[in-house]
Amino acid sequence: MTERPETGPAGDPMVEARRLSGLLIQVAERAKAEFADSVAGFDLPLHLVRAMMSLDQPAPMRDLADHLSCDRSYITGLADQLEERRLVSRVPGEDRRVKLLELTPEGRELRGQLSDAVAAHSMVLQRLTPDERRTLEPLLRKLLGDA
Amino acid sequence: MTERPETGPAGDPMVEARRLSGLLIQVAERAKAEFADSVAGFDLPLHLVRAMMSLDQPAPMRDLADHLSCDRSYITGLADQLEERRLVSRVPGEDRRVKLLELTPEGRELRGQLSDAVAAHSMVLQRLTPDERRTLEPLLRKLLGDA
DNA sequence: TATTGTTATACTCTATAACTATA
DNA sequence: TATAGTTATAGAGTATAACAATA
Repeated sequence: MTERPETGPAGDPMVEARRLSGLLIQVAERAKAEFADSVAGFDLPLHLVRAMMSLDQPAPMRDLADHLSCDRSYITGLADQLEERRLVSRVPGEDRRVKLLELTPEGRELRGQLSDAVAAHSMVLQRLTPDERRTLEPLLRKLLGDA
Repeated sequence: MTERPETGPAGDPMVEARRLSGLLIQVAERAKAEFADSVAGFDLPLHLVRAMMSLDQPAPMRDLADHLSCDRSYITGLADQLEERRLVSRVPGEDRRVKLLELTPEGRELRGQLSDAVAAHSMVLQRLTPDERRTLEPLLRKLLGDA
């Protein structure tokens, strides 16, 4: 067996890769479940919550479809439900085919509450020390591609 | 709303919590999408893949329902489809009400291929250096509650 | 009486296709 | 001709409820 200086105590790189990617999937599942739990107390279905969270800035419905990886037709339904609840409004874009979705003041207020609830329940906050959190953040950013 | 100068890395803890938990959700979504892409080439629907990945050891159908957060009745359907494909078999448990789901040899083979595909496409492998991966692993474990 | 797995059924979420209006 | 949003409809995924066998 040849010496493999890269692998160190963690062993075979393929084994490490399977282990780490498996861990990441588990964390992802946990994060998703935790997110659902965190917002369960609000009277808002999960798919509407996700739409709200995507609306940082007013955005064309098409962009929302891209961001949520769903069809444009589905966004129409989401927008209808959010408008009924007075959480967003459709505003015309410069291109007159386009409608932007914009959070109303109530929408922004609720979005803040949702963010706080998610943050408060997050395993990141509950299980990691401040030092560990500072270590984790740049790694997460790098995973997302922010060089 | 008042002007809020950039708080810097030390920043307000609540702001940090929202930022980090938001990042984690983004990573989770990315991981989920990446997982789907990685196994898209296999002729196996995603829900069957997830079931396969849960079957490390033979397990009661009930346990699988718990692990996948779905109803027992749904597991019956999954098991039927996996059995049709000769990937799992139902084996009787000690408690004669219980049936265990166990991967067949073909199932174990396929499960290995799925793991490898997921690992190979993982952003963990593609975007992080070996050092960063070694830093990340214990953090992920701690997030999952492994002391 | 409570629990496991099954069956039949119903519901929820999301996509597809066709349509209008702009570009 | 191509694109944004809408509408109506269809399909996939999953749950609910009732049931049989076992504990």
